[in-house]
Amino acid sequence: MSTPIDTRQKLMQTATDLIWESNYDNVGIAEICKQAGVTKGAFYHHFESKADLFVSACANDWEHVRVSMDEVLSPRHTAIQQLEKIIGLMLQRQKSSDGEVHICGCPFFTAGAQAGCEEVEVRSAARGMSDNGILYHTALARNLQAEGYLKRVIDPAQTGRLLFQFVQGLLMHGRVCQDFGLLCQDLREGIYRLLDLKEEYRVAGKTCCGGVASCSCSCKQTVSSKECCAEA
Amino acid sequence: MSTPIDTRQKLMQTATDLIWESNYDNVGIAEICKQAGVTKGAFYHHFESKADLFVSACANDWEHVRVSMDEVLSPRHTAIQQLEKIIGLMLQRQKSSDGEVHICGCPFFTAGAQAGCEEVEVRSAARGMSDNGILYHTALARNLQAEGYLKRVIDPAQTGRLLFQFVQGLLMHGRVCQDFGLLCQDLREGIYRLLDLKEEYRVAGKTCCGGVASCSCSCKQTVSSKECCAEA
DNA sequence: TTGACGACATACCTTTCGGTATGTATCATC
DNA sequence: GATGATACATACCGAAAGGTATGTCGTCAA
Repeated sequence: MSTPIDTRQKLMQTATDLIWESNYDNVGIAEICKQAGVTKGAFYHHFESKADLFVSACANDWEHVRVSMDEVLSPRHTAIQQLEKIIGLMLQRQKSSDGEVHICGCPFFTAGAQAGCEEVEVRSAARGMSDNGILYHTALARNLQAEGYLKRVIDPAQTGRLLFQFVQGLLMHGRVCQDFGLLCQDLREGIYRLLDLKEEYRVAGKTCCGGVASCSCSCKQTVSSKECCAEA
Repeated sequence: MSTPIDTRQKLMQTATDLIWESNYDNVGIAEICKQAGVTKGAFYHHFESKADLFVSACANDWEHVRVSMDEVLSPRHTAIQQLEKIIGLMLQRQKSSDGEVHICGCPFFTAGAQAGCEEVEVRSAARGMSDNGILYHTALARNLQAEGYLKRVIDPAQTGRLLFQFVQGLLMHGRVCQDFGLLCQDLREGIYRLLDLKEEYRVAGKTCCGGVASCSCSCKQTVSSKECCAEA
């Protein structure tokens, strides 16, 4: 038997999954309920509207991401390790639950950018998500600079924005193209250039896929998984 | 009295405007017709479906953009002039018809990235638009490289993708934030870094807004309009 | 003069949407 | 055992969606 909190969680997770695959406007409450195995009554018991579900799902999803990000940005790791781990996280996120690669981008940021002006809550939730992302990218840039990995002095806040914006654009383009190999290449190269990372810290074999198991790009042939994930 | 071609054009333009402000799913045929001042009968006389209108509007819009882009990338201009002119075009596009700054990104690319998988035509149209964009960015990168404006050797095709992806992400983020000053700054800085443009060719005063008249950023105080638009 | 045709206009269709009203089963508390 | 709250389930609603069926009106060749 499932508890109320299970039902709520299930609805948020299902909404995230479905919106991830499609988009906010295109995913109906009826379908979310069906996929989650609950009824509309249950839905409106836990959420007061579709927008409310979205906002809650945002917060819920960010909580998961935040935990990973905090782990990755831990002072236990060098800044360059942090960078490689974040790249790994980004790529890993583009897998569906069955492990298959399916590039969908960030469902919340995408929804915010797409939502009509009238949907204030949705847009502000997406804005919050993007602020979160920028915050962590800024920290990464600052760390890289402090530890001397960058060629020249940068503004961490601006660089954080640039990284975030690039990654979002990359993921959206990846969503349209569904070419994971290209995504891997471009993600690394773009980030390296935006950071102006010193040559010697670039991961050899630019086709590295960040250690995603089901990746079909050429990285497994050219880079060892050790190098690939920069665990060393 | 309006001709059939006027009606068709009016519908495409209205659809572009409305989708630009909102999104594909959120804009209904009824509203498009209402805004365009035609009836549903007229609509379905000219287009066989909503998706068909979208595809047509894409092609129509790209025709306009293409003309500007061809002019900008003309061999009459040096590569660095081409770069500055393209930046100007990008920023200018984020104005509504009344001249007010309103950051909406690219309506077609956005729609493609957001559309549910079932909308094949819409997605492929958006993919076509992104291919168009990448093609022109690639040409720009190649020109800049050939004329010696870049610090190091790059792959023009990849750089074209990186530029396009960054710009799209930037515009989406701009859409969420609606901060035109920040958009101007980040656009220039991101492009410069992705290209690895030689220092001396960067436009002084990084807050330049690309010559957009109603821009409220600080560029008018720090950069003359001559420098700003790099007409010289 | 007529009849075909292009270019619409009007009315209407079905489906689906987000949301609500109300009923019910379970459980802790008094 | 009565009561009230929680956690749903079922049935339904009005609005709006995309799309269609059919009527009208002007034009123009035959």
